[in-house]
Amino acid sequence: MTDGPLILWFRRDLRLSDQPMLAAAVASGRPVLPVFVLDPETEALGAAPKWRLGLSVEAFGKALEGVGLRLVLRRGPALAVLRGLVAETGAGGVWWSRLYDPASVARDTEVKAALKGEGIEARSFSGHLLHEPWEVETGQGGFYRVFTPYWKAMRGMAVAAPAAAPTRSRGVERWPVGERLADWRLGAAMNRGAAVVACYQSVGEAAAREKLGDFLEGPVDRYSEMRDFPGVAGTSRLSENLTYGEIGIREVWHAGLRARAEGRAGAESFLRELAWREFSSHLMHHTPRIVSGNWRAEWDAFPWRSDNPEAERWRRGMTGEPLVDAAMREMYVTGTMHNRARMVAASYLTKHLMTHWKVGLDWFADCLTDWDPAANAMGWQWVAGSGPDAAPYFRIFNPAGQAEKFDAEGRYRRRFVAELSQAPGPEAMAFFEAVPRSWGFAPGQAYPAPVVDLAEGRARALAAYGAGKA
DNA sequence: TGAAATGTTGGGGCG
DNA sequence: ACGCCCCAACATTTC
Repeated sequence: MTDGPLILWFRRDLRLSDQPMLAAAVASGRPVLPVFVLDPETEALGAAPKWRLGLSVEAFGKALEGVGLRLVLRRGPALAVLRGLVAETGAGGVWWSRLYDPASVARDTEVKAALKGEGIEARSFSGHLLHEPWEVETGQGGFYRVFTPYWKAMRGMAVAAPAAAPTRSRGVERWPVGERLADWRLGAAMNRGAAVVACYQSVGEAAAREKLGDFLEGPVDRYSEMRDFPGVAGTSRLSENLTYGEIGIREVWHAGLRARAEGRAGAESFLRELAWREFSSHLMHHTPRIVSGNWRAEWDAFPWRSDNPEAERWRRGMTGEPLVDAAMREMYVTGTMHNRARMVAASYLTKHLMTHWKVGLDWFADCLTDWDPAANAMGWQWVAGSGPDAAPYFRIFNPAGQAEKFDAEGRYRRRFVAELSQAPGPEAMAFFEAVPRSWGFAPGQAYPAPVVDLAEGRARALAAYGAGKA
């Protein structure tokens, strides 16, 4: 049962170092067959993340070749594909690193049961998180619903040292035929602006590690303060790479620990942000409903608006509210959005526009190259007020006030909204290249009047909240 | 990881 | 010298 080649089923762990599954496989001495499967769950990704995943798969394939392996690509339902490969190669086992979103869990549970039933070793590993979601427990043995106590509990927990990358690995004798990545057309839905967005991606393990190094070299010192200013390059920008597992979270954590030990001022805040990522998966594991509906059921009665023309203006970066539009355009052009801008844009949609957070979440799922189901479900429900540990509904961000506080000079707004600048820079202009022709946008057009008066929008949201409580 | 409304305090101008 | 008003600055409460 434990002999024969090992199929290593890669999903969101596209790296060589800090890779428990790969380390264990190499240590076993068995020949390995790395596989990436384009299954229906992966096909369901939004436009930008699916396209970005393709870049990651490509980079990882090259990295594997560097250690004497190949990444075999196959398309189809995961179980069928894996069964097929087992039959073709006589593999004795299929290994993978765990994912925690409900769709992946359902798929992986089925795969594991089926393979085991057929006498094939099916084994899952950690790797995507610092701690398995069930390993962080309250004193009562339950799970955490509030971040601060969670952080207190996990902050001091030991994290295994990252495994080194294999230098040379033993592949299977005969490589099964794979499909060609280009034929999958993972960027098909990104024909809108992939060329533009591509400029802002840093793909693969080496790029991610370099970014981590650059961050810890300087910006980490002022991270606590600067991370709040969207016009300043004060963050690590690692979310994109962590999403696809291009760098291991344990490696990042240990690097943060070292920086803290060296007395670097922002290191503690940085570790705390890594804990937020971790916390979102903790919540998703214990309450999977967080990804699909209001975590607090009482919010089902709230008069959210479904999709509507103002929400469409929001998606298109044409609300007439400069900070919100800058945020939405940043996402469209670069595939990412500054954290504070995410909060402001989300608050604006769910409160001033009274639109259901799922409308916003769906658009983020289509546009973010760092799309993560757990982080986004938690984040959106936090802003909306429907989540665990959520901001109270009446905590409404004023986009103008936030702009005043966090983008006083207007650098961020002008960087992404061409209409606000005498001489718009390349990022502002790129928006007009990236958007679909059908939107009919052109540089030089007039900046729109606000779709909603801020005071009215706020008052309306509060009134709805008050009515719900009564 | 709010913002606005309301309350309080204290200094300065002024009669 | 004193009371009064104004208002900024800050604190507290409310949504």
